[in-house]
Amino acid sequence: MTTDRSRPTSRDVARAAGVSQAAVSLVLRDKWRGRVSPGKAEAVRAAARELGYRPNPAARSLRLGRTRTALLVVPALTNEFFARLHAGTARVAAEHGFGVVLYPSPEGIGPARDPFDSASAALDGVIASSMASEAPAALRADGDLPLVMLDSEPERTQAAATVNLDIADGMRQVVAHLLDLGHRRLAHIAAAVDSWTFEVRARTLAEAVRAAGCAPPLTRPSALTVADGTRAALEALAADPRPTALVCDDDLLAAGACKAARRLGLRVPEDVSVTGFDDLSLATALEPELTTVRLPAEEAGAAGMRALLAVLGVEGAGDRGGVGTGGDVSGGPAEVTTLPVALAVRGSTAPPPRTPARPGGR
Amino acid sequence: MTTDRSRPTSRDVARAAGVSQAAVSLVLRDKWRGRVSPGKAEAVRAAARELGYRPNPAARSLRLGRTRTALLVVPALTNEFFARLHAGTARVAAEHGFGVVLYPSPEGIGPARDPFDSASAALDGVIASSMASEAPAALRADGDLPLVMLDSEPERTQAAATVNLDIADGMRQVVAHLLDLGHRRLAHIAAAVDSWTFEVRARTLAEAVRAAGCAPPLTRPSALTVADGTRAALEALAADPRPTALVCDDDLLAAGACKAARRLGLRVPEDVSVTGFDDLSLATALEPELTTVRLPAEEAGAAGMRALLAVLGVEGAGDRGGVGTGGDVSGGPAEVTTLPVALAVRGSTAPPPRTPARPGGR
DNA sequence: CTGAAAGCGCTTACAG
DNA sequence: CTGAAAGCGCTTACAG
Repeated sequence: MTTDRSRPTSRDVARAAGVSQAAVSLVLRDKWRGRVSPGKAEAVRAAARELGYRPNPAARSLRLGRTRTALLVVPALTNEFFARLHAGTARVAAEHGFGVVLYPSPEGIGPARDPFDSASAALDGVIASSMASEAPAALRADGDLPLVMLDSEPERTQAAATVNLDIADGMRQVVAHLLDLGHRRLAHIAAAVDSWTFEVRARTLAEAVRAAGCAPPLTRPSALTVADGTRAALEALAADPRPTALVCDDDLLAAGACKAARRLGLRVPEDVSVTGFDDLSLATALEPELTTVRLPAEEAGAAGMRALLAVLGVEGAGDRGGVGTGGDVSGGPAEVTTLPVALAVRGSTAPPPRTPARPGGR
Repeated sequence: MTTDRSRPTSRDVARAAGVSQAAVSLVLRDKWRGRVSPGKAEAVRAAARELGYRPNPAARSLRLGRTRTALLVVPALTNEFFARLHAGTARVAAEHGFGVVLYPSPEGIGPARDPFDSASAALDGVIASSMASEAPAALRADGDLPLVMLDSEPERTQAAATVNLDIADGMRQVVAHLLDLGHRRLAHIAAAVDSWTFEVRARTLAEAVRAAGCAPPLTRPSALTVADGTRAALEALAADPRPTALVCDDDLLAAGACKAARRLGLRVPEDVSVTGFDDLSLATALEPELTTVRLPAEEAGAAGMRALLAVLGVEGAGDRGGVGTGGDVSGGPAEVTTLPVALAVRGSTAPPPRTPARPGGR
């Protein structure tokens, strides 16, 4: 009855069910009501099941002009934050039959050089996270694909939607926590990365400290590695008077700050407090465990994919409270979703020492 | 001249260059020598460049029956080891115009339930890493796609190729290092994960210890988290006589072991040595830094993708020393590549204490 | 309610 | 060396 070759096609299913190829498509896409008799519909489903039929995605893409594939652009996947982001994105995508292709952008983003490097051209949309300030412009080179930005400047909006984490609130919680403990001399171990998310951290820290009437924080930029965080923290701790708390842009930097403190014979948190950002698994692997801001990375990825699906008009996506607004994005400013964050208070923060020891110099 | 609609097609390029559509394809696929005159070839290239032509991948896939997409199946991408593996895979894939789709398999692997959940059906091959012993069988459900296994039992071979890390050698190096330092009572904090890679670690540790004439290692299984590693290590350190070294299957577990030791008032490495496996960034974020086995995850991913490309007969792939063996895999046992690993000796190991303190009990 | 046809954009035999 | 045609498998108007 069936030729035993490779994958069955809709033609094979049609033959097995005794219907036309068109009927197979209508039934399996659930568009058959009033167009195919219930009996034939059931026959199609049975035949499809028995043959193990799965539609050829290439053929469908060609016909529909859509690929059910989204591109996720992140700075680096080896960072656990982005791995979590991806997990959320991929989960929601899978729920809607979408695939996610990753583009870890080491530095610049541009169109493919060779015209045949086009595996990535088969896209319905792009989700980009934590990009450098001017990166979105480059992303537009990829045609007129719908773009959703994550953790990025909301104004700079070629994006159809933006999903942000409440970074500013997180930083304010860090500062409030440290001020509550009695700290007055904060230093900032700042990620030396040109992106909106780190700009916000720096600006918010400075504002919050100023609002409290304290001296501006000593700032030391650092690459996003433990080793460079250690170096930057060593410099910060060499200042006179020495800061009593190191506010770090990231848990990796906080780990480096802890190493720096111990290298100078200072105890964390008794002699110096350290805070992180992200709440990676690293935060609770360290000792003492890090006081840090938990960022809901997976939720952000999921929300970003939902926003993209809504822009694409994919059914069942973007339902917020039952108000069917799928695809309603033409005109008007792009919508911005901001996810709340929470401070996780752990062992790396404590009141400042009563009589701070003076550093060796001068 | 050109209609200003969406993307240009090969037809548009043909019109602009004054040639047939077929000539465009031949030129851009570099199969034109002796079939198209050099002048026309150049005209095609110029027109393609000017129009920004990029071939439609869906059309190409439909025609060729191949998609230039590989599936990477890993247990969890939030583990840095697999993130690195992915980076290597994606890099090599991109060099050959391939895309990589990720399948983080929380548990089981099976065919899509719904026939229209078929985004993942557009695949040329599968790379699966560190699977449970019986998982490959399930993978075959996906049709007759070429399969490359990473970090997996080489015998169980439905796989066209296997790329392994020399896990056994790594474990032997750990044991030799600890024996050299004078340790005789080792405990094993073992990952409670049913996979070949952890079986090998357990077996090799037991063998190496026996070969040295020591008592069999006390073994405590643990989930692959810092918290559970702490619990397991607390149990191991409660034994009498107490082990002087904790051999951990993973850096996360080693971090947990360090926390357990300190919770008991024991210093690492003075009172107890701890070793890890993987050399994640966590290994040098901790203090003391972990002695651990560096696994070349990115290289493994890259080698796996190269092996898959060779099986697929993709030109330029799989060149090993210039012997063009691409695609030469029919018959014979699947080939196994084993990548060397290296012990990174750092601060978490030292000679055992002279007079080991007895634990409280009894 | 059902069937036959067109066409998405590409690549590859096949005639000239 | 060049051109016209077939066909990959699907979905969607369009006639009956």
